[in-house]
Amino acid sequence: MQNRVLIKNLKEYIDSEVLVAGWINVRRDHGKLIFLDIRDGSGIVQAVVLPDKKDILSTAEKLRPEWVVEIKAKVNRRPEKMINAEILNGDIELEILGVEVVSEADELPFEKDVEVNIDTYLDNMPFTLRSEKTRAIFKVQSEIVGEYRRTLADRSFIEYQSPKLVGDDAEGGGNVFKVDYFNDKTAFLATSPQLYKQIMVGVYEKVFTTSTVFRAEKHSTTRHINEYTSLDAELGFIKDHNDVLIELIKTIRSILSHVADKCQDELKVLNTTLPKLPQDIPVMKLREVQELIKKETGEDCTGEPDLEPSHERWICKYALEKFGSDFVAVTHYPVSKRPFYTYEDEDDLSFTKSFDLLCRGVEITTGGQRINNHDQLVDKIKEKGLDPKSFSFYLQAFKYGMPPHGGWGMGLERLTQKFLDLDNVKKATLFPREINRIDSLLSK
RNA sequence: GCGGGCGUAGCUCAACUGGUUAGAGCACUCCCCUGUCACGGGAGAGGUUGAGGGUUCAAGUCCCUUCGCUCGCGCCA
Repeated sequence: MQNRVLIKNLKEYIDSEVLVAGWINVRRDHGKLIFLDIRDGSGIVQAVVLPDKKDILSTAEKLRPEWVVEIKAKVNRRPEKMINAEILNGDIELEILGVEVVSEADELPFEKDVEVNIDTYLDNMPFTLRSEKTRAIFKVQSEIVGEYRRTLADRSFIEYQSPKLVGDDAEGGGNVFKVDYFNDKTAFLATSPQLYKQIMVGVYEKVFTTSTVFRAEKHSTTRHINEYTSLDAELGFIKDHNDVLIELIKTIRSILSHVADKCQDELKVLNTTLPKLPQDIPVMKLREVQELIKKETGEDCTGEPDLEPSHERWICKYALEKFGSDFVAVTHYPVSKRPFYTYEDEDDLSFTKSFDLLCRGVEITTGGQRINNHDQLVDKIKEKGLDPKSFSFYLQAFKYGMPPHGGWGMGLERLTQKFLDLDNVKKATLFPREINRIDSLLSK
């Protein structure tokens, strides 16, 4: 479009004529005076059709929300009395000199910015994604991913692309989607970039990937989806899992300050504040957390191999009150609860050098040190009841020399959900795949 | 998979212990409106109360079946 001016730049064109294109956000029809809020990818501005423009008025009164229009207009500073300090571009206004309808829109299923139930929201996503709040959420998500890349690249991590089609149900979880492959073979959708990430440590030492992963679990909660984005990283030459945790916190701190800086408008729209990340976050062993829960609440979960969701919520609340931290790391989960590649702590046998990072009541990251010795790894595979032969491709990396290493996997959607304090991870997922939904409803 | 909750207009909800013709706000249609910014005012249209069966003089309301959604749990990020 020739000489189109983006709405966010309109203030540079005061007193001159411009061409603006976008969607009708709202029409306020006063009879001989019509106001139109025009939205484009960059922002919103009020436009007005004055009473003397009879031809334009007859077009403008037909306009409805979400119609796409192209407008010729003069950019005016608003008179003092009509300045609206509450909104973007509240001090300027477009005086419309011509309107062309580019695309009409059907009657809306409901108003764009009203709160609706989550199933209505999800079933109408091409429309609901246009709402102010949803646009804010995914703008923030875009900044999270961007900063994740930037900060790791700045620290000499190399980004790689992990395959999504894999040849074996690698970790033996049974929660994988099967796919027909060539020559009557079965392939699987990757549940994690883990094994490839470790292979890549042998190549570049420090690597990361933002990888789509798939989990065929029939869960139905506010924190699970069947396809999500895993922000993974893996680094070599570490001392233990604490080095991984330090690198992770550094990464999260960098993302938080970036979002705080770049997304002030979005945070305001969402009426939320980012989680608190103090200089030192509480780090506790699983057994210590369980003892604490017993001491403070009387509930005895000290023998359990894992924390239940209610315990995770409890320890997060405790960490916030006691340490002013929305983050808490829980380390040393038992060997039985962790995958075969997890490093066992020599000083605390049957517990692992691994951690979960919890944020605002939910686990957002799992990480730790990995086994780097080939023979030890083969033994662990066997101990888990898996067949080392089906890992022969992966094991090559260890045959040819691997440094001590570790890393993490962090759910992008959960991270977004917790940063913005959203009640459901599906609201932080553009097109959530879950038991009942894969764009069109699976059910009739 | 198990357990709880819900299903009433396009959307969000109301309808006391079963009781006239199932209501409201928004959206929609028409009319009025020169300063609104979720504009305002007036009128109108819109329903097999998810579906099927049962109890009752009478069912949106109670019971059964079924479908759908949602929340919690298991599993996990």
